[in-house]
Amino acid sequence: MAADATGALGWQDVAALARARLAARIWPPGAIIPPEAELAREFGVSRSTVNRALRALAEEGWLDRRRKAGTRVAERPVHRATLAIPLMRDEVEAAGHRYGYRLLDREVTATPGLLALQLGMRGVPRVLRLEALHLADGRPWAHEERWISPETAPGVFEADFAAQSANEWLVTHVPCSSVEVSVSAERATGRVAAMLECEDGEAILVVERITRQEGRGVTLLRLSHAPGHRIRSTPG
Amino acid sequence: MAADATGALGWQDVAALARARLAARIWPPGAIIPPEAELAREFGVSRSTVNRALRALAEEGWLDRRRKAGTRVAERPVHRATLAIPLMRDEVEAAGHRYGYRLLDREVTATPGLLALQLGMRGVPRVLRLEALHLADGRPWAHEERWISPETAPGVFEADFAAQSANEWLVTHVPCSSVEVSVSAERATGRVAAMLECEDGEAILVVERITRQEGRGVTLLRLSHAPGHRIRSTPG
DNA sequence: TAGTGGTCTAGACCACGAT
DNA sequence: TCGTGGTCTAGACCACTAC
Repeated sequence: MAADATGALGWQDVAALARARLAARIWPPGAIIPPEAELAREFGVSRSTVNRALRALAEEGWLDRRRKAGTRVAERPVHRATLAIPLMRDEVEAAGHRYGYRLLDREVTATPGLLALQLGMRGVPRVLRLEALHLADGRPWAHEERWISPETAPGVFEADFAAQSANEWLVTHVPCSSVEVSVSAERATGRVAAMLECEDGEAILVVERITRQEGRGVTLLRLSHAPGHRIRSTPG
Repeated sequence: MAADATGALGWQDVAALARARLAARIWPPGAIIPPEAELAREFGVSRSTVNRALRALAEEGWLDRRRKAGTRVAERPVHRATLAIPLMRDEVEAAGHRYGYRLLDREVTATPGLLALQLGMRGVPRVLRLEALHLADGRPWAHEERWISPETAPGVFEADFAAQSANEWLVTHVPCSSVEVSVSAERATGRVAAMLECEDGEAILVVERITRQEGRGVTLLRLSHAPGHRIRSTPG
């Protein structure tokens, strides 16, 4: 990495040089930049090194690369932010609180149609539905409603979710691959408001997550956070 | 890519094989997996190919790699979701609506202390403050309050934000590097509720974004979305 | 000190896709 | 058709760090 003692450039250096040209509009939006081979000659590195650097910039959204068409500067770099999805316990403890967990309800139920659709489940007649409360220093932190498919999470009907949250059980028992997140603001009502010990009508942050394993749905989660909760993107 | 006609494996194939071993707990959490050279021999590929595959898995959070220590399977793969941050216009049009924009207020003001802190600005006495409304089919979509630093966005005092939203002006005039996002739920009140044409007390989704260029703050944005708005992670 | 991952190179073949 | 990026290889050197 970095220029080593010999003065040769590494891929990070090449990426930095390219970034500078983008920032200075030497390579303006929409323009085609020189091919890898040419840049390799110019920078005095091998094509692989240029490739690695430009690939990194492309992953960040700055460049649009296509065979034969060449590398084009993105018209509008679509920025991205990444959300970390930690265990509830880690989140609470990272905020400086003592974590607590309470199972409110557990039932094996016929698979709701909408759920089957969202999780892409076919021929899974019954699912496990859980309702639980996450606590921080004994005070409500988030209310959780969750459905788990026994197909992708075998043994879920036998697990003891009074002792361990579904989140933690799943992490240690089911290898998941992708997560889909949806965030909205809603007004607290009825049971959820009561469990969160907040007034009816409070604005609360609701997070829905669908977790999949190789495209097959594992669990759908609906988290209603206590008022004032904030989700932050990770600086990375 | 993929196994070609010769039956040789590509890095994606190696990554898939590794993923399978992780899923099957052949490489259980916490375990050290064989070194690159050994896997290269086993799979019949070069070490570079194994490196590329394992590097990809490490970036996804499945593996923890350290020189000399070797490659360890992450105890709890911290999942991540990525949020795309499109132009408001693109977001509205992608939802199938006609985009509209209205500048509500514009003023050059003394830099608020908290803002200077958040944007990491030093010695920037005045900033531009904008208030605007984004419309979808003529109806309120989101209310925007924004501060822009003239230091990182030169010429911002002269730009015509009645004709073009700050978002679009910035994209074409200031190359930005990183975005920090914070999401919360609040109750609509006063001016914002009026502009969004919703009842006082409605739950609305509030997004705050700080955009930086090489670590120096460019703009802070506070977006109050109309009730019912939803933020979704990108499937990637 | 020695083992491991990080990276670079030079060369090669191939897939895609603009023309 | 044929230029461009995508990828693989074999070998090499180096940085880091557990021992």
